[in-house]
Amino acid sequence: MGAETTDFAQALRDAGLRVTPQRMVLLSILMGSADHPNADELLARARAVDDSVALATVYRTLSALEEAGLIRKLTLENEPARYEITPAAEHEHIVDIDSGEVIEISCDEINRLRRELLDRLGYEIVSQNTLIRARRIRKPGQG
Amino acid sequence: MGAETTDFAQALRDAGLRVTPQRMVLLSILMGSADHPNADELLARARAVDDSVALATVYRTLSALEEAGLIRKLTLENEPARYEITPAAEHEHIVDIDSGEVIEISCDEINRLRRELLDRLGYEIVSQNTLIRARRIRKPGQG
DNA sequence: TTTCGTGCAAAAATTTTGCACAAGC
DNA sequence: GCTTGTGCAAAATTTTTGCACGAAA
Repeated sequence: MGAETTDFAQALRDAGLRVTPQRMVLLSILMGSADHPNADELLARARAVDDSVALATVYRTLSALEEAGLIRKLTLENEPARYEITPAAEHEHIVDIDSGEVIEISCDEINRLRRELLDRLGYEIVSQNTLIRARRIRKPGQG
Repeated sequence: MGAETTDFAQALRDAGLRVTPQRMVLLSILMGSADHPNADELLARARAVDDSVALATVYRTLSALEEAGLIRKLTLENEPARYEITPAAEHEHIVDIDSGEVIEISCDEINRLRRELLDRLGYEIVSQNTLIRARRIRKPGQG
């Protein structure tokens, strides 16, 4: 069995980035987070591990990781940007407008349709971000 | 023939908003714009008509129009928010990553799939914003 | 005439940057 | 040793807000 899932140093090297404690910490936090933390939250979580991390470093690291394709920036509405590990498959983000909770859904059919549509227009998709503002009307799978 | 398309005063009244020259100007600019202007651009275009309009008024008017459902805020990446008249049908925004140009496409099939998917999860869609970052690979409809 | 909108300037919030020092390779 | 990253503080950018005055209903 490989050690890929936790070899942050190797992931950084593979991305052509220098390995620093700050980058290791931030990358590990992002990989271990089920939610989509923003810069402030990442700073707090990083400082729980290494007290000296600065907010400027968080922003610079996020830019570097994003440019390397390791993470994705989520620009939601009326709130600071959030970040997630680059997903294996494109997916949609649903924001529950009452609770603020963000959940993800993946739909191959939508992804395929979108790719075909763009292709017909002469475009190749680089990345995609769908933000759905929705309201819970009942428990799933019922009614 | 009706005057609906240019009766900005009535549109404001219908939305429960007071009719002011500033709101009339901003609403008319948004209705007449093929692009998706941001607050700064709206200020410039509004001032070409009425020199006294302030940026604070632009922001406050945009909030009011958005809350009334007349316009939609587009939160793209790494740039100030843009605004558009609330579209009749949900659509996707494609940002050409080389030119920065924003174009729109509408796909009933995707809208339907998305609605069904959310419904199955117990959600009702309030609004939706898809941002596709894409690169032109050829002229449309060829290849 | 009462309520709400506007302009101005100041403030808030998020993100970026200059600089000196430290650390990676 | 050369190059790049980091912390700090200051700055830049976008958006919001307090206040006094003016306009809408």
